[in-house]
Amino acid sequence: MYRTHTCGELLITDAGKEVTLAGWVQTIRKFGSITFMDIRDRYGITQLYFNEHLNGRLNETPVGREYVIQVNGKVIERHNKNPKIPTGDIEIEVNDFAIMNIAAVPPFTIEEETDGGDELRMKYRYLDLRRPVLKRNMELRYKVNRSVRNYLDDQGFWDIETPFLIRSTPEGARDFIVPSRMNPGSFYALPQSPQTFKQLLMVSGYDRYYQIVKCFRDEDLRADRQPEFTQIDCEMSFVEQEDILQTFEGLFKHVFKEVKGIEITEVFPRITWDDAMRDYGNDKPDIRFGMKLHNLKVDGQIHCPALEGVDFKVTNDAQTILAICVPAGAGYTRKQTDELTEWVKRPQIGMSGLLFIKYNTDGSFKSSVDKFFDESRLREIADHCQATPDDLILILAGNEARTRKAMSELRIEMGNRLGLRNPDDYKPLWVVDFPLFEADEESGKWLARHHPFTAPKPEQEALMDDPGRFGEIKANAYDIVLNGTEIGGGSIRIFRRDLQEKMFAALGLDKEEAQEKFGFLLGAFEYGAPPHGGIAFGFDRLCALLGGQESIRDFIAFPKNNAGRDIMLDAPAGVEPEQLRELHLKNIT
RNA sequence: GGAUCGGUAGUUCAGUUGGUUAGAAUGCCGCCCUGUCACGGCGGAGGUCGCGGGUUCGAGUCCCGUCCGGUCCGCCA
Repeated sequence: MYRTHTCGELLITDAGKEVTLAGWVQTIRKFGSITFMDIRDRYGITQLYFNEHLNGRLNETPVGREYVIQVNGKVIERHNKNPKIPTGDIEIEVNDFAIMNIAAVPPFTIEEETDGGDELRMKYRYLDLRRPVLKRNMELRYKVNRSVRNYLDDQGFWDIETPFLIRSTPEGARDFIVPSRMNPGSFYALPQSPQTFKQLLMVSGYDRYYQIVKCFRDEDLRADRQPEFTQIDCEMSFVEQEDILQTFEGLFKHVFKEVKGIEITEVFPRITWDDAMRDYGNDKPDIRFGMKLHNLKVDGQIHCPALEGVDFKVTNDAQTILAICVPAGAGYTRKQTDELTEWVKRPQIGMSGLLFIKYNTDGSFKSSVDKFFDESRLREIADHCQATPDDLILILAGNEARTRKAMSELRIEMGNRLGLRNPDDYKPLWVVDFPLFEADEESGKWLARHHPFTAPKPEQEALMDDPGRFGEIKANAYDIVLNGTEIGGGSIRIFRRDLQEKMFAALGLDKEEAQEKFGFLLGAFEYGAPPHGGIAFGFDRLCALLGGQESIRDFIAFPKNNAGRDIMLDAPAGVEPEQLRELHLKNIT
């Protein structure tokens, strides 16, 4: 028997027991004739005590960090207790020990705060995963997974696997493609999501399906985007949007309670996409704090009369002018406002400047536009923005899309600076009524905002015949947003062949093409497809958020870097010419 | 496709205006230490300054190119 106990379970109540432990050596502290050693496994750390008799053997048989050792001895109460660890009241007085494997000196410290950089940690990921931080993240991920499964199982959902080798589709993200050896010149694609399969399962009558499943997208990465990632993918039949929102609001509440011990009793707020864009400039608003956007001018329409009749090029020429009120910001110095101005001028934000109005506590105003706006106009703007004394009003002007996005970014930035984005504060909400289409600026074509299987609002179905009004059509599509991050989204699907064909046509897919690419789905729709809808959640993102972190990488055991490389495997890599030949691919030089 | 920051000891970093033998901390090795838990003390080893080219009497430092890594924009059902 390798061990009788783990390194995390022995307590003062076990004192006197003879035990055998096995694990990795964390630290060694020598004191002449006695030695302390900490031994670690997945469960915790236990201190070993080598008395003067065994110390000699320790000198003959050197033990180093990360050696795998086995010890047996007696659990004793410590002279000096360590309140920082659960096993800190006891130690093992070692009778005998054996080295089960030696270890090279690790390239970075295996501790809570490592001295290793990201690249090194990725290269030696198996060592990084020994660190308590990563271990907690993996445990959290497992707990979320289990909690999701428990809830969905209780709700009657079946976990059904869908294939990974499928066919490439023109819509959406770039596919990863896989050459077929047995079908020369043909390729599989890896699924971006099991979307069409879960809809086919609805046609099959499996009216509650879920899967915690890998999805693949060959697009550029970010801290919160990996080329392969995990979704909680769900679909239900005979449901309306309301049924889905309630079912999955329940899922969230369940997970929060089981995993975080947080009981959310209130109904999640719902906001329409139009309102989200208006008030936050963004379809994934962080509602942990206010600072909503105020429209001074939108698409050339002046909303705040104080702007009228002022000879100021910036405000006169701008298509859109937006403002936010920063609470207690009136004390900002020139240096601070200059710094914010530089911030919005960075290429990522791309504004040409920032206007500000300080609403002083004595009721007076001081602004960067005093030359153009007298006190009464400044007051009118402040009133329009519902500012109160001691506020700093920040104003951006420019074209509609860019200004709204920039103001949204500035709002988040100010939220960060004011410490209003507490990671322990969870504020989920639903964003509903997304537009069905969005215009592609380059080609002028209409694209599906969500995906091409999303149904228009039933009362707007008739507009599908009028391309001129596509922009007005809203969908029964919804996102769940948590603290400024989109963690899930879905829709009620089209389930009639005629409407699906109309949709493909709207997206510029002619009949033959639609039949070729999606014939299986259109065919299925002829055999009694039920009304259905579903949702998918970004599992990695959800775990990161519950772990209070922005980056999903440390919630994935073996992630890829920002160029899509696995640094540990050094993948992707070249293959033998013979392999390419078998796949009917020309050698790539 | 673009922007930006970084690459110096095993590791994390400092390195002034271009100037003698490139430093610190930590880790590692050795010696000492009977109650540590960030143990402590003394000593030691450890460097192709990412790579290539250029400017210069002289380059870690300046210039050009390139590779690698981080972050962001575009992109992303």
